[in-house]
Amino acid sequence: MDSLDRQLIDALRSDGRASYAELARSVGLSSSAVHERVSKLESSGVIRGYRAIVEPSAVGLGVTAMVGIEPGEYGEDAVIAAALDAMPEVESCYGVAGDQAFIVKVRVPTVDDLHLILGALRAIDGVARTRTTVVLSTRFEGRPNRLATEEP
Amino acid sequence: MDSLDRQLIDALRSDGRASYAELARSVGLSSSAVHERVSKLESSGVIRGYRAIVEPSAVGLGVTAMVGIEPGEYGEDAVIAAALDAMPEVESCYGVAGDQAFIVKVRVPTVDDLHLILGALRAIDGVARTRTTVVLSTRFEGRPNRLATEEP
DNA sequence: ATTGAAATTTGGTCGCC
DNA sequence: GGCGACCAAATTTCAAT
Repeated sequence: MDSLDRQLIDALRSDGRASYAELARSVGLSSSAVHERVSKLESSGVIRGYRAIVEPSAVGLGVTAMVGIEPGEYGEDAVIAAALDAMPEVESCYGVAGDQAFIVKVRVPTVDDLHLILGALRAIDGVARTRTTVVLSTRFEGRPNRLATEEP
Repeated sequence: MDSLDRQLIDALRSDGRASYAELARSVGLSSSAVHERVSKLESSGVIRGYRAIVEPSAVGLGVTAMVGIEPGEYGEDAVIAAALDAMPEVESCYGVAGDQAFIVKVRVPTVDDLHLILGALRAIDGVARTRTTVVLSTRFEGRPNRLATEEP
């Protein structure tokens, strides 16, 4: 994992569909060398995949909320995590320190759906309380941190 | 925006580097038809881009935290947001309802760096308090919700 | 590891349905 | 809108270094 790898990772984080030829031009290697390096980054698990970034409101997911999940005295985290995993409205799930076991991000079409989902979250076996924060605006999300230096 | 568009979006959310030929096979259209549809989804802003998903710990970002940003009585959200935007450690930033103006996700190499970043966040003009939740495990993150039905 | 060249597949455009 | 065909460009493999 050298500077070239970091440059390739940066480039693919900002444009996941960049061609090997483009990448090759930007780092100054041949396209086959780039291909080999990217393949290694993929198979070693550094690059876990590629995703299209979709505007949530354009696909009918206009309501976002952060929900803290507080387990009861005998709630088992693994059981709760499995239930969260089974809910497609839960887009992200983090196990956290503190009296909440998880923080999840949910996306739903409407506030009515949010209401329903919060009920479903509270109904998970082992969950004592939920603490919901409604997202009013997503300023930015999962943006590519620059890992390596770049010339303009 | 019909069922075919939703299928294409789903496919590109789970594999952002899928070729038009692959997409064409999976939805049962010609590759040129797929090309046209995807181009329209891109130019209309439904698909906002493509990103490589990188394992954070593999690029030296092993510590993640969620931080609530509580502004003071005269803190202006726009000013705070601009300061958050300028910090590369802040990967996501949500404006939220409640007494916290923002919830941000930060990623840093070490807990020492987290300590520094929390100081920097508190030092932002207009910020009164921060409330930090350390992420112990990322169960899943930004996973592709199935928007359309799929056959196995 | 990187190269350069070869074989295959894809991207992107066009006229036609 | 979608299709089939086209050609330029890209992916992918591989022997050589």
